[in-house]
Amino acid sequence: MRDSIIRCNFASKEDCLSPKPTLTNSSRQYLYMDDRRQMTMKDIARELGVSVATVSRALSDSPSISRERRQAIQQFAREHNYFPNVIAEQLRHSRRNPSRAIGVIVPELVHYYFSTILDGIESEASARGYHIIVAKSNESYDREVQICEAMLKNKVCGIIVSQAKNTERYDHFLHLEAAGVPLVFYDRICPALNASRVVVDDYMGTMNAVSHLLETGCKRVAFYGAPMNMEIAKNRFNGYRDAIYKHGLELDESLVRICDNRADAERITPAMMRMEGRPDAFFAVNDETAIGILSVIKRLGYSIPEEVSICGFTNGYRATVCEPMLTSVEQRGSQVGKEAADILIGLVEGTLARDRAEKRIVKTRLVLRGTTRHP
Amino acid sequence: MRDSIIRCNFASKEDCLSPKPTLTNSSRQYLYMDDRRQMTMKDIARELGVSVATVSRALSDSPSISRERRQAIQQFAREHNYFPNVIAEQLRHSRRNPSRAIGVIVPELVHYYFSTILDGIESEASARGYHIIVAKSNESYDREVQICEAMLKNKVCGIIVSQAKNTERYDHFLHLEAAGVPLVFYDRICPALNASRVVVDDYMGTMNAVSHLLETGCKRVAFYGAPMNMEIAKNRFNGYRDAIYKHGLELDESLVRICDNRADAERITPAMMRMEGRPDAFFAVNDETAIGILSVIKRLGYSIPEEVSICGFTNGYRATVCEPMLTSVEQRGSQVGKEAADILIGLVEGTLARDRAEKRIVKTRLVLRGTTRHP
DNA sequence: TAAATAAATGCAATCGTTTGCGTGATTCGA
DNA sequence: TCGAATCACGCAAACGATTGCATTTATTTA
Repeated sequence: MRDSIIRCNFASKEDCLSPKPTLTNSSRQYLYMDDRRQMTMKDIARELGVSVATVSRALSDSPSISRERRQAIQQFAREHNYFPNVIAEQLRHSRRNPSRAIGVIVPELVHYYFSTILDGIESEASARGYHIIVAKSNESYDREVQICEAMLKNKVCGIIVSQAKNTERYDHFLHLEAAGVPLVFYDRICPALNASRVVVDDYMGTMNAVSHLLETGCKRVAFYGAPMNMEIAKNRFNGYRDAIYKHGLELDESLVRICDNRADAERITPAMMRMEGRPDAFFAVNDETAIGILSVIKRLGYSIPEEVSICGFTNGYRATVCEPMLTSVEQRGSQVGKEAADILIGLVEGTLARDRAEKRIVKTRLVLRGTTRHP
Repeated sequence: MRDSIIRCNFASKEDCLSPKPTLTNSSRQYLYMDDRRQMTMKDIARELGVSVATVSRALSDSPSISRERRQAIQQFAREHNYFPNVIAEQLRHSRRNPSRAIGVIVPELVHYYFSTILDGIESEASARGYHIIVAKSNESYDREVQICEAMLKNKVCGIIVSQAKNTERYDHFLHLEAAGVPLVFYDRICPALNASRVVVDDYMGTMNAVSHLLETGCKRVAFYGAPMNMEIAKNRFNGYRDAIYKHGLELDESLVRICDNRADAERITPAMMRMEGRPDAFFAVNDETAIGILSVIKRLGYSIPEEVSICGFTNGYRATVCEPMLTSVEQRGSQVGKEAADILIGLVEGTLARDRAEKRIVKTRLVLRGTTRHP
């Protein structure tokens, strides 16, 4: 890290010569005290010759304080830019009131789908007066456990989490619930726990997408899916299967492959296209894989979408970059995030019962672009 | 929001039939109390017939507590899964010790570069025992001010921020510094404030990239830049200009355009290519713009990189999706994030002087791919 | 054996708020 | 003019931890 950066501490000369930013009147008032310490109720009380209790009540508009005093105190507070110490408030209320910090655990941060979910969570949370503490598990079980502990210590009011891939023990989650911290899962849910969750409608999303392919004239739709131990993989496959059946066709296993990344797609697609009865359409479990297919198909000289249609799943940045742009199933991560935050806040504020798992399914949306034919 | 989701609260039947997750021995211990309240020192003290002070000292391994008592107390605490209440700890120490929460303000969340920066900040922060509170300003000044206030209230120990585009007043930042909350800027720095900051080396990044184009045989390199009121725009242009000069060429203004998005790129590039003395290379201020150029060039039938080279800036997802893949200047957002966190923590912990702005420049890296020729 | 020293623990104040209860002053009705 | 009701406020105890100082007890020293 050290040698990859350039340090430049412009010392005195430039710094002193360049005009220092000046405080405007409205900001000068912030510098009232010994430069560090915040003003407290005690300060106000001392200054105004009343008790701290009176200050507290006056600031909370209690009717048991006389109008004049109340106004005097409020004005003094305003003028001296007093604001309450949340830490102390929280301590006082810890028995009754939860904090307003929501813990968010995300497997990765540099990831389109998770970014959109995080965005949704942040929007909903901040709109309702909460803030979010974000930690990434790096897909590590150990880190996930650590994070849960740290968040418990830091007194989050609840946690929104997508499990790490290799998480198979759930004590840390049970621990949290036992401590009264509600949990909401998104994306990768914990199958062993009957916890609240929000997921996208993988089944219908795939079903609709494949139906669209079939209804625009494709006869042999290939399916590139993820390994079947993941819930989403099963749901997407079922959607594919049922779309086939719904259109009166037979499931042809030679068209189904386990393949969820670009490299594999580029490797296996040429063989698929050499097959007798080659596919005339591909449905891929994510955009990355779809892009892999796309690049092979183009290289092989087929025209898209006339000879071969392709549909992805995610609708991330990638989908709009390739040529032609990719038709894809939009996962609406922002909506997923909003729903998750909505559930969590409901749980925290008591409008949702904690002993009942709230499960929501966000509908997907098929975004049609250049890799599929239009009806 | 309501009608875009499906709610399914599987009521009694399924839930009751499906096996409830059972608590293992190691987790049952968490359920020791009235199901909500955390164990406190007072509880331990009562249970063991000692004073709270003794418990506190025993748990902090004070030598003034006898060995047996210390061990007994520590064991009891361990067995009953006691852990300290950070809120109370913080309140007690508020005069001396800062919290371990770092506020991070980001203009957008669904954004490749910011994601990588956030990732870097998270990594560095968590490695050093801090957690991050994330808020997005949505490029709004008002929201930015709100967030600053909220973070001050929530007692973050410092803030890492990239300004909103339309932020032109800085009182909220001065306010923070006056309250003793150190600030570190990244990406979009505040020019009026002599604050700590970390930025990427736009100048050298561009200079190197353009030099590479020139050294692989290009003679007429076009430059698509952002409007010159932004600092980074200027730096990148200067890098371009100096690369040209360094190679003994003249700056040709007909090759320089203000253009920083795909739509504009697709609109103006055809005209560029019809010019007498058309460009044989393009340098674009970001990948998106470069992709726009790429798609036009391909449509016009030029071969890439033989007839036209293209280089972008960002090296995001996009760069690896297009055909051929895009040569681009990697901004190393993760490194930027790490440096920012490193500075902030230094400021908080006192290893860096607060009255001296720490400025770091992260070097870029040119990632060569298919849109440029190789030496 | 008494006094000095050392070791182990408790008391109580503190951090900044909130809040139940008590109390002195004012007002009211009779 | 007196008792009751009302009002406006203060006292003090929480919340859960830390810590200087006092206190108790055990041990050593003269």
